[in-house]
Amino acid sequence: MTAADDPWITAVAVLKLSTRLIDQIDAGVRAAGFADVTPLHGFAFARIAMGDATTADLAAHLGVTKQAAAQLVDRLVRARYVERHPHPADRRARLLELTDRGTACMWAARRAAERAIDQWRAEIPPEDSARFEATLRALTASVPFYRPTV
Amino acid sequence: MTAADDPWITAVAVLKLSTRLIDQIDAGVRAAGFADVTPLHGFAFARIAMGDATTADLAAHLGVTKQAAAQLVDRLVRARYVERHPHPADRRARLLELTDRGTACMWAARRAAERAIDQWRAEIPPEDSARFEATLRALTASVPFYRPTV
DNA sequence: GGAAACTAGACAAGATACTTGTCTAGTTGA
DNA sequence: TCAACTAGACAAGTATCTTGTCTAGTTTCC
Repeated sequence: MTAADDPWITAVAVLKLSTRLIDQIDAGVRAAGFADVTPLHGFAFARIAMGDATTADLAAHLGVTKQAAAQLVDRLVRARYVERHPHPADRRARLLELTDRGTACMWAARRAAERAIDQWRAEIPPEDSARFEATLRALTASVPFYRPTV
Repeated sequence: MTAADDPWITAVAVLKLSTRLIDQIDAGVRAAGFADVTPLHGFAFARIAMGDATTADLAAHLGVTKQAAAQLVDRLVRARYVERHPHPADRRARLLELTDRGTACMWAARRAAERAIDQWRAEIPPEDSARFEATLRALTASVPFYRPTV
C-alpha cells in the first residue's frame, strides 16, 4: 500500500473538499448580506425550492423529526425567507414556498458555489477537471440527496 | 452552458459524495458496536489521535468555543473514549489521549472509510478512479483540515 | 527578577435547537 | 362509514452550544 492509493487519504480529501466548498458558499452568502442563515438553512432551501414541500417532507429530507422541521420553518418564516400557503390538495398541510428574499439567498448560494467550482477548475488542467467532474457525477448518481450529516 | 459543465451540478455532487461517505463511515462504526458516537466525535478523535491535543486545540480545530470543547471532552471521557493526562510542559493544560476503546473506534471508522472507497473504486474504471483521487488530493492539498460545517 | 499581559480550563447561567409525547383536524382505505 | 393513518400544533424535557467570570499557571518585556 503506497500513499498514492491509501483509501483513507482519499476519504479525508473528500471531507476536506466538502468542508472547503461549504465554507466558500457560506462566506459568499454572508457577503451578499444574508447574515442570519447557516448551511443547514441552505439544505432546507434546496428542498423548498424543488416545490411541493410540506413540513413533513422537509423533516424527511433533513433527517430530523417533524417538530424540529416545524421549528426550523418557523424561524425561516420569521426571518422572511419562507412563506406558508394553503395546500391545494390537503387541508391539513401547508405548502412551503421561498419568498423573494429566500430565492435571492438561494441564488447567492448558487453563485458562491459556482465561483468556488470555477476556482477549482482554474487550479487543475481542463481535461482533468472535466474527467473529475464526470467521475464525481457517476459516483453520486444513485445518491438521492445531500443533507446535513453532523 | 450545458448540463455537463454546470458548476452547480458539480457542487451538489461534492455534497452528495461527502454525505454518502459520512453515512457509510457512521454505519460501519455503529455496526462495530460503537453506538454512542456521532460523526462529530469522529472529527474530535481525528485531532486527538494526531497527538499533542489539549481542549483549546480541539476547540480551534472544531471551530467551537473552549467551553463547548471541554463539554465534548467530558462526554468522551465519561464514555471511556478519551483520557486526560497531565501536560508535560504546561501545568495548566491537560493532554488528551484516546483510550484503547477510542483507538478501536477510530480504526473502525477508518476501516469503514476504506470499504467505502474500495466500493467506489469498483464502480468506475481503474484509470478513472486513480485520476479522480489524484485530482481530489491536488484540490485539497492546501486545505488544512476538515471539520464539521453544519 | 518581577509585574503586566496573556492563556488553559473550570464553573455557572442562559440560549438554541433538538427530542418525545400528546392532541386535533383532516384524509384514506377496506 | 368507520378504523387507521397523517399533517402539524402545543408542551415539556434534554442536549449542546454560547457568553461571562474566575483561578492557576505561563510568557513577555522592562
